Amino acid sequence: MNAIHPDIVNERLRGCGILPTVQRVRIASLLLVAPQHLTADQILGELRSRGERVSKATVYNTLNLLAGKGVIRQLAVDGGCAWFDSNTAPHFHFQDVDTGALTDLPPETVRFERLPLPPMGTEYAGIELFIRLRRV
Amino acid sequence: MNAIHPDIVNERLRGCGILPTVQRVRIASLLLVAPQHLTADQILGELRSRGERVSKATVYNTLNLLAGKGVIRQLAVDGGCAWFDSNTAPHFHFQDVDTGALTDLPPETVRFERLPLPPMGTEYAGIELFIRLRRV
DNA sequence: TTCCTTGCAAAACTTTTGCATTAAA
DNA sequence: TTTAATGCAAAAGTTTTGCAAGGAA
Repeated sequence: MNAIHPDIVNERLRGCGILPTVQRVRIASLLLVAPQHLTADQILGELRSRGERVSKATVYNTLNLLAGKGVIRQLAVDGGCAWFDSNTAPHFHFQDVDTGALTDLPPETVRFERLPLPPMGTEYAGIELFIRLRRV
Repeated sequence: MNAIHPDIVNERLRGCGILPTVQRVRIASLLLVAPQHLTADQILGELRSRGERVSKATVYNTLNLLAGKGVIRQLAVDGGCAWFDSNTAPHFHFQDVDTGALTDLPPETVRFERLPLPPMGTEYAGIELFIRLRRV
C-alpha cells in the first residue's frame, strides 16, 4: 500500500479550516492516497488492522467533517451503508449490482446531448450517474 | 386520492406469480394508483391512517417481493431509507437535496451523446441518473 | 390438511449523540 | 488554561428474521 506524507495531509486539512488531529490525519491519509471508494467500516477495519487506534464514532464524525468541507465526497448509493469517494472532481460511476462496488467512469466516455433546466426556484446541486453492471 | 380496481391489481400480481393476499393488494394498490415515489414508512402510515391493518414486516416483505418481480422499482438513493417507484419504465429523477424528495424527469429532457461500453465480462443492468436540486 | 402469509417482537445494521476523558492551542 | 476532539456506550433509525397464529388453496 502506498503512503502519503503526513505534512501534505496536515496542510490540506488546515487549508480547509480543519484542525489536523492524529485521527483525522490517519483517516484522511487513507482515503487521499489514491482515488478510491471506501465505506466507514472499511476505513475502521483498515486502520485497526494497521494497529492505529481510532473509534467508530470518530471515523463517522471525521468522514462527515471531510465531506462537509469538500475534501471527500459522500456518494448517494443505496444499500445499507455510505460510500466515501476521495475523488472530488466531477465524475460518474459503474456499480456492480451484486457487490455494490464502485468504479470511476472515464469522464470522456459520458457526454450529455441534452439536460433539463432546473425547475423554477431551484438550481443544480450536482449530477449523480450510476451505470449498474451485471456479471455475465 | 384516486382508487384502482382491486381486480386489476389482483390479476397484475397473479401474472407475476405473486399470490394476491389482502395486505399485498393493499400495498400494491397504493403504489400503482399513480407514478410516484414512496418510502416503506409512508406506505405503512397511509394504510394505517385509512384504518387498513398491515404490519411493518409485511410492508417490507411485500415491497421486496414486488421489486424482485419487477412490479415496482427500488431506487438506489442515499439517506436513511429506501424509496420505491411505481414507474418501472426507464426514466430519471430530480432530487431535492434538503428533503430527499424525488420527481420524475421528463424523459425527453435527457439525452446521452455518448455512453461507455460495459467492461469485459459485464453487461448493463440499468442506468440511474439523479439531478440534485437546491432551492434558491 | 397442507402450505404460505401475517404479525409481533427481537435482532441486525448503520449512523448519531451524550458525556467524561484526553489532546491541542 | 481554555477550547476542541476522542472514545465509549447508549440511543436512534431502518430493515430483516424467527416463530406462533391465522388465512388460502
